[in-house]
Amino acid sequence: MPVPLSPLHEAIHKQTAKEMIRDKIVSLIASGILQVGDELPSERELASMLMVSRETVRGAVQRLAGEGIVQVSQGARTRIANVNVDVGGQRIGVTNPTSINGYSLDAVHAARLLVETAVVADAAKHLSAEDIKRLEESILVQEQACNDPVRFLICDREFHLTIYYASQNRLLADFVVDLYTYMLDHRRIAMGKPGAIEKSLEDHRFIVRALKMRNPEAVAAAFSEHILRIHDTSLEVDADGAGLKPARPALWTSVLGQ
Amino acid sequence: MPVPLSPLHEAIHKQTAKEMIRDKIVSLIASGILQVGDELPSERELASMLMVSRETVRGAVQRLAGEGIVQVSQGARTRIANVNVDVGGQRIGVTNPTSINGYSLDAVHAARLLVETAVVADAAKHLSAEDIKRLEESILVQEQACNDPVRFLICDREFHLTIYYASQNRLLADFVVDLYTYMLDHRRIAMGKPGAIEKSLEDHRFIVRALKMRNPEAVAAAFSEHILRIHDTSLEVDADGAGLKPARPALWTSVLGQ
DNA sequence: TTTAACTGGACTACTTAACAGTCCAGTTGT
DNA sequence: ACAACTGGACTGTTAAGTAGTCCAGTTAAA
Repeated sequence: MPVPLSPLHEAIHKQTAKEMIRDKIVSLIASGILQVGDELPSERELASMLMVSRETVRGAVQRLAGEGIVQVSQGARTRIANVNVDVGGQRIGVTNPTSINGYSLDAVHAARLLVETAVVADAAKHLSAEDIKRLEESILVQEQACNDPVRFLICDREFHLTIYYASQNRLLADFVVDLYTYMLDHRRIAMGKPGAIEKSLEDHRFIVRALKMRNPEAVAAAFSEHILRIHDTSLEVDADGAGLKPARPALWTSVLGQ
Repeated sequence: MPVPLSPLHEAIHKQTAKEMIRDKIVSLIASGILQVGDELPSERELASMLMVSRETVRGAVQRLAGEGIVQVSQGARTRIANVNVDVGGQRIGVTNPTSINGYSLDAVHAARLLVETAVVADAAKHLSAEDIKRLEESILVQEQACNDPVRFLICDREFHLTIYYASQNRLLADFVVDLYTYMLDHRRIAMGKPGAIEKSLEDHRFIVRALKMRNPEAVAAAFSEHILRIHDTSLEVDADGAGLKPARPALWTSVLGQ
């Protein structure tokens, strides 16, 4: 996530086009945009989309297949690889459930709590009528996606991003979007929990209500609650998932003060 | 600064090693880490540092020389290129004084005001005794660098980073470091203003005093003042530098509420 | 002043990634 | 049955990067 100022003494890491394509696809899977069973475009199509030659795409896809990340339709010469999220019990994506890109889950949630509340408070002042309408429609779609975690997550994403980008501060909005995006993989797991979707949906309804009143404080408070709930849920998931982090740690309050 | 989630339909942009090296050096110059007159390491040294072949380094340096960004010691076969910040009147680095990486200066400063105060407040609780000692020593060095803007800026950088990294939240600390780093080029210009260095130094003394008391609120307040002063200074600079942004804009308050 | 250690310039031969094109065998949907 | 796809498997070509060598000039210490 950070964009470190590269000191001169650090090695250049060149990446071949093959590797970049492979990583791109992996990150799309990790973030939940590519779902299990999704079909990738054809080799030729991918090549033209990515502006590389077909051979290069081939190499990347073959490596992905070798890693078991995608599965090429057996025996056949038809459509390319299906995304395969857990081949051989190995999940793709964020491997360590207690850290994201090297940052602790606590740090990420603390950052969200600080920055996201500011961003959405600002967004509350600038949301257009169409934005609000779109959010209300999104709620309806979410209600219908209640029993499909991945479908719900896609709606969730659109819902959140609509709000973030209503803020006038593009820099902070982008930052929050990054934080949200990097959480997607965790969120997908958490969404499997019974009741998780319903609770999120309830939060969303509350948020929309606050947004309609154009009350920045209420919106910030609602988001704060939402984020805290998400944090608690992910702690539960981690707890029975990997046997780690049984309780909310002390660090949690340290960044946000008092 | 943002790390966008790359959708599959976007072109892969491969970069040759030459280009990466060139860009790396340019960004080091733009951020003020490489100063005018600095000598780059020898080609062979650079090659081993960057883990590339000497020919590759040659290509990058030659291109930089062609662009006039570095200057190879004339005629000679001795030490490599000197950094040259304003060849032919063209300054290197941030070309648009009112935006950084596409973000408005206001957005950057608003972000700093929000996040940096939180980070330093946290840092106040975790600063070690050695850290404080180092900060006090830094003040002494800064006093001696008062009439050398670039030297002062190097001290300034170390001073700020020492505080940031004392925070327990690595994610937010990294973010703040990024913001600070991207400001460096602007700061270097602002430091040329008479009195600018003295004012910064005064702020730093005040900050150290607050840190020694381990008073998070006081530290946050001191930084808030510091950042606001920097913002005002950069507005002045822009005003007579490029004839833009004569007054503090309305957006300024919109992100931080009320 | 001599000398040994560096410097950049220039060149070679080699490896590899990526490109562009072709042809083929098998699927798919009409 | 058919046309339009799919991936598989080749080919030859280009460009980037590597590794090595040799040279002429500079530098600083012996």
